Amino acid sequence: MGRAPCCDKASVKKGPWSPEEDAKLKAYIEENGTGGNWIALPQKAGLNRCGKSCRLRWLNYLRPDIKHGGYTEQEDHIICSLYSSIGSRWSIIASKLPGRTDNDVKNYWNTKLKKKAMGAVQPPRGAGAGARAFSAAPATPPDTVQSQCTSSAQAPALSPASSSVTSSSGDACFATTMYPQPTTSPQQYIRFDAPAAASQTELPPVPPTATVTPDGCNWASTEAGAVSLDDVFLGELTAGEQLFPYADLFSSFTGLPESKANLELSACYFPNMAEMWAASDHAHAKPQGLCNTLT
DNA sequence: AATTTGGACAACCGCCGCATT
DNA sequence: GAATGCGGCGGTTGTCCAAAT
Repeated sequence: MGRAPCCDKASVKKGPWSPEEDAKLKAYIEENGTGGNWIALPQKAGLNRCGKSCRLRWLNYLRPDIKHGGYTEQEDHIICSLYSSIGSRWSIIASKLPGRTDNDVKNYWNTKLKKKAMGAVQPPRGAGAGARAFSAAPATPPDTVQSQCTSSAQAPALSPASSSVTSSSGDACFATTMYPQPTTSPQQYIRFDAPAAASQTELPPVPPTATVTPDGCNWASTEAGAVSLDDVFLGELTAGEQLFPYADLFSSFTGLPESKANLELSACYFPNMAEMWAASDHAHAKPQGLCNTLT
């Protein structure tokens, strides 16, 4: 059947944008907006470009308040943490980093952070908030990690896979390196580590009082004192805020209302969503936020 | 000085989900 | 319910440039 292409690829210009094209596009959008129709926009703006190309150029480069480069340790930490939890959902990850685009975050991960994460198996550098997380005493030596990953289904170790699920299986291995997990159920939990816990080389086991929601998320009771607020690095993520800023994101994963996520997320071991989904009980109940390409 | 190599970033491609017809 | 159109997303490729040889 197929679909008609969005534009005549033979006649539209491709490749790098010239300053003149940038100026045209920027001027047009600033004056008229996108009009909700990117396909028609190039013609209106006097550009010989594909609508998709215009959209990408605007979103990734010309849009106001875009930040390029200069990632902070905190941003590194957020990216790594979210990647370990939700995989390569760059748009979601970027949405949590003001001024960053999905393409930028993706490039940054592929060119820098991934290697940094790999290097985290052997601590790459000295003190610092991010360094603490990366060097937080991984319980698993590199060769062991490799064997874990290769033994997990067919997912290659740390390499991007073709789907969120298989990718997340690899991510789980990544996460076991980046964020050592409670020993009682090594396949199910992604632990958000704490900078304050840098001196805590041993992780607390999942406390006996932990509860499991119908969603499969395990909640450790702070009232029981089993896991303190210091056991997670949310303090760093929130940069001093009282509430966890990603409650909306994680409430969508867990099914919990945002208010509950805000209150309780600080003591939550995030479940590996892909593992959960892969389990037969969840095979037909896709968690929100996971794509349904199951390969 | 010339060539090779690798990193960083921009841009493209193809697929998917959703809304509309 | 099927077909179509569009926006959005993630993976991949292309290009430029600096460092290394």
